[in-house]
Amino acid sequence: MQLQRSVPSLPEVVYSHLRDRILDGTYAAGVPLRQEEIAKSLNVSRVPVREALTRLESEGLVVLRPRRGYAVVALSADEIRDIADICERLEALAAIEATRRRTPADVSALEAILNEMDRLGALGRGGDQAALAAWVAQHRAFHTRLFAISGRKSLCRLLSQTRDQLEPYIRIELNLGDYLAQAPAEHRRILDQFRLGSAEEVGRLCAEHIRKSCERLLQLAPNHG
Amino acid sequence: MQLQRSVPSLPEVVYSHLRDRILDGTYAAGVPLRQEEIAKSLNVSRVPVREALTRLESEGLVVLRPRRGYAVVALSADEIRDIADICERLEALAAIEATRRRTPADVSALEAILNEMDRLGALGRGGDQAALAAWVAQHRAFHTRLFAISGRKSLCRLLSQTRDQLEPYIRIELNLGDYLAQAPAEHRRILDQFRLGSAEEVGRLCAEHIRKSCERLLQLAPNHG
DNA sequence: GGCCTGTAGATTGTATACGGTTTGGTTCGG
DNA sequence: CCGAACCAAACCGTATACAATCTACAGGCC
Repeated sequence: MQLQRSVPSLPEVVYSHLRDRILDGTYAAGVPLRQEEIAKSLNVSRVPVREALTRLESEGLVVLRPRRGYAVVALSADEIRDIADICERLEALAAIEATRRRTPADVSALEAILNEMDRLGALGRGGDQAALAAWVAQHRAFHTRLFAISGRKSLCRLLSQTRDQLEPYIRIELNLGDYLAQAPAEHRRILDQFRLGSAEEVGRLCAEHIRKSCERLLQLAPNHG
Repeated sequence: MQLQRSVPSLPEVVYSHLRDRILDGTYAAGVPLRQEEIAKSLNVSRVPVREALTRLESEGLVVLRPRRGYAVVALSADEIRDIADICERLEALAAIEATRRRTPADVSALEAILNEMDRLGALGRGGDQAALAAWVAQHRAFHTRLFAISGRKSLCRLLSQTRDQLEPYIRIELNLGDYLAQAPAEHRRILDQFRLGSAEEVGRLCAEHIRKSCERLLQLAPNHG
């Protein structure tokens, strides 16, 4: 009907769109996702929408109540702790592997991302919302890039899914708290040890990075569920 | 058209059917899964079949090549190692948590499962295929029950998915190797420490259980991918 | 006045239909 | 005899249509 390029398939387009909207908080926790409404807004039928929602459900970003439709998942504090703990272990594992396999190019790439984040962070503190969005994208890129170096596909995939579940809540912390003030130092410490090749220490710092973030979040908004 | 009970929805039925067939080896690695064929065999249309396949794909049990359809995933030796390693960490985590929260009823339930497995294992060694299938079911039940005690929903869900990815290969080990001779002693050791409440030790034994199984498998069939 | 019931609207679940791409075989040319 | 191009069948991706269920509101009964 409209897109002739099947390169990004329709379900893929819808999936990415919905995922991004959930991760950036446009679709907040608990919001119902009506199939026809989404279909119309993207000029597709409900079929690819349903496929996208099915994927999102099995990745834990939405929930389905039979005959009542999909809604954005709302995690309780306990569930956030649960997922953050998993994320800690998996990211530590990936970070250790990544440090052992790193190349000088990897170090440079990560450093470039951190520098860009510093620049965007300064703008973001000045109230530039676009810069804040870009900062978040770079933040994701830093962690994604780091554990991608491990070369472990299944681990990366699982880790991405797990991080995605926490992303909307990190966004809350970014808006309400001082994540922008705390995170850069933690990232720099990670990169320093990564450059030195202290695999175990990188793993420990990554886990700590997530744990601290989770604790700060739950202190800011203890009763989200 | 046929089922009036919507309690298990059609996609759910198809999903369970396909998952079971993949886990028990009926649909071997690499086998193409044709939508219409599956739909006809279950007396449903292709729509719920597609939804089931979408779920299976995001759980890593099947792969989709665009315009060429779905096929059962075929893991390389490296991927099996990767996933088994993840499984080790997650199961150790769940096992530790479970041991701390255990009740006497949990101990009894797990022991009953092991006793049943011993009985079925003896029959299975005699060539009873049905008993072997039942043994596998009890094996899954033992591990599922164990980490369910942890009470961590997200962890259990992730762990189930991860174990499922390995299940077809464990089945191979069961058929070709001496899993039936090795596993019971490992399970008993786990249960003994679980009863005593040695959380860390239970975690260590669970990880070791998976690692050994993975090593035996890769020695039996080093080039599966 | 509050609660239950019945009906209308909306939304999901499923089936069917159609268009496009891939695949395998056959035929033509070298 | 072998290889490449073409044609037909099969299959996937998407849209549309229909059936079943749920929600909400209105009306009547206790």
